[in-house]
Amino acid sequence: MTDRPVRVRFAPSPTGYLHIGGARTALFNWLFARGRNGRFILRIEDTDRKRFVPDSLDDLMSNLRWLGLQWDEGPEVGGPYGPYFQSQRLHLYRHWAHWLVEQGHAYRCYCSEERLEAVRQEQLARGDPQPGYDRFCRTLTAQQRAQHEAAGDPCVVRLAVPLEGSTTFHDAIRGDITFEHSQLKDAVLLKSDGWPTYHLAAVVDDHLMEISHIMRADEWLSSAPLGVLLYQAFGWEPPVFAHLPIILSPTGKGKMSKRELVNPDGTVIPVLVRDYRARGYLPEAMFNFLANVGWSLDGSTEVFTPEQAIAAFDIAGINPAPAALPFEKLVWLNGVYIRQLDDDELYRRLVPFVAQGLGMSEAEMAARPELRPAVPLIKERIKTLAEAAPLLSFLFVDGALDYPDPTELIGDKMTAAQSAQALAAAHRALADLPDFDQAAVEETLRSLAEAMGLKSRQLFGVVRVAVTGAKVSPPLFESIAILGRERTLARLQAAQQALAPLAVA
RNA sequence: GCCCCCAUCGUCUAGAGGACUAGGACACAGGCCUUUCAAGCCUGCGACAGGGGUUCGAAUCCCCUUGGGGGCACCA
Repeated sequence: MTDRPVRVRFAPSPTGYLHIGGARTALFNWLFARGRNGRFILRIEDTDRKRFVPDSLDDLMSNLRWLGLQWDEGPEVGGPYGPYFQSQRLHLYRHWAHWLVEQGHAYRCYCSEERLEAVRQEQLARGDPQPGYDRFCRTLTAQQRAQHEAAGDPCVVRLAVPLEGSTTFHDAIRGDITFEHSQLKDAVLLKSDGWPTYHLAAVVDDHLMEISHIMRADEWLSSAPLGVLLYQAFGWEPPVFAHLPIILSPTGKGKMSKRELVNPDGTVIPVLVRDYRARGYLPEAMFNFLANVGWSLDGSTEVFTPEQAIAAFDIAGINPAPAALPFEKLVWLNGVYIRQLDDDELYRRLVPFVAQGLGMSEAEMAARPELRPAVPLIKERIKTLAEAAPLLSFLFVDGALDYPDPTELIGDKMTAAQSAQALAAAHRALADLPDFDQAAVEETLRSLAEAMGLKSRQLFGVVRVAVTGAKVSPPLFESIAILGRERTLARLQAAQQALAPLAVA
């Protein structure tokens, strides 16, 4: 069974946007396929018509591609095993469900929702340790069945789980796992509307699509024996199973929710890939990060390329223990990847984020001269693309600035009057500089500090707040050079005026 | 409640009986560099859940306990 060509699938249902856990599952499947000369298949399990979310399919595909996880077969690319939407394969499930009934491996169940509910309530009240369908219809007589059929009663098809014995299957990550049949339920295979449930659809498709390895989330482990029983009933060779550890909430306590998580300190940890994307995480960082949850390249290399991951990936190397999402590590990694980008590339990626952050259109931003030269200034100061806008907003304000808190303009161990004098002196010194570039500005301000008997940090601090409006900013001289003489002088002057009332007192 | 899975620093992990005074990374703390903040470099803090076995020897194997997680739908 292991010498089959490698064909793996990611099979999401279009009931929600791509979750970070789903992305990790897709990533592992992709890595395995790429490393084994295999095929990575995207199959859409759209058999739940009630929970269908219309734009989720686009989100799934868009974000999978964003992460670089292009599929070899599936929606929009086709393939020899299609269709890849379960909603277009209904006839197959019906055929095989009926086949199972004929073979005696499944049976028709005419129980109403009401009876099922009543049974459930009764079991609950009794404290039944194993609540579930009581197999009422499994023992219907031929006559009773005929009556139901004649009456046109709606029915579902249920798997007739063997009453005794047990099923053991091998999990490539966890080893042999055994379930007693007495613990299993006669699961519904075909719903009364004629649509299949996951159990049937997945097995039929995995077999027909010649899937060699099933790598899916841990939550499927409990129902895996049902799948194995189905393979046996069909007489089909089951694929290799590998149940991936689930991802826990970043606190390490409890599972990862389906909605974003807000920490006590106010930090928001997204769970949807689209949110990470929107918040300025790089796909290459995301890829690297996800590959490191539940698996590691070699135990010590934290930053690696997809090629390295492909070469080293191995199912047996997956850690079976559930893992908390190490969100802080992603933030760090994203910074690493941002610093690795060359300036032109970072600029390209920054444009939409800075534009959005400052309320401009991308076209407007692209037309501004300030952003490109500022890129090397902020490169090692941002951890996400979204952090650039607040850092650079001072470059996109015309003319002077407002100083809501003028005391910020007072330098370290200086009075307001001294600070105002320093600003005036800086203004004079910079006003008639022949070349207003970084080197000239720095040279000028350094000598000015010396001439005024100020420590460079004192003078630069005052000028920094005056020019950028903040105590923390990108490097001063480069920032001033990008700002230009006119705006710099205007701000130096405005800052003096803001300081004036304080200087008097 | 029942079934199944899991268990190394706060977190992500390396470790598949001796190479472990348990390695790497993030975070945190301190230092260096320095025009702020970063980045970078150095140092530090910090774990084999507990108890029984097996063995000359256990983080590694077995059992129990505890803890965490998943499942028990005409959802996937």
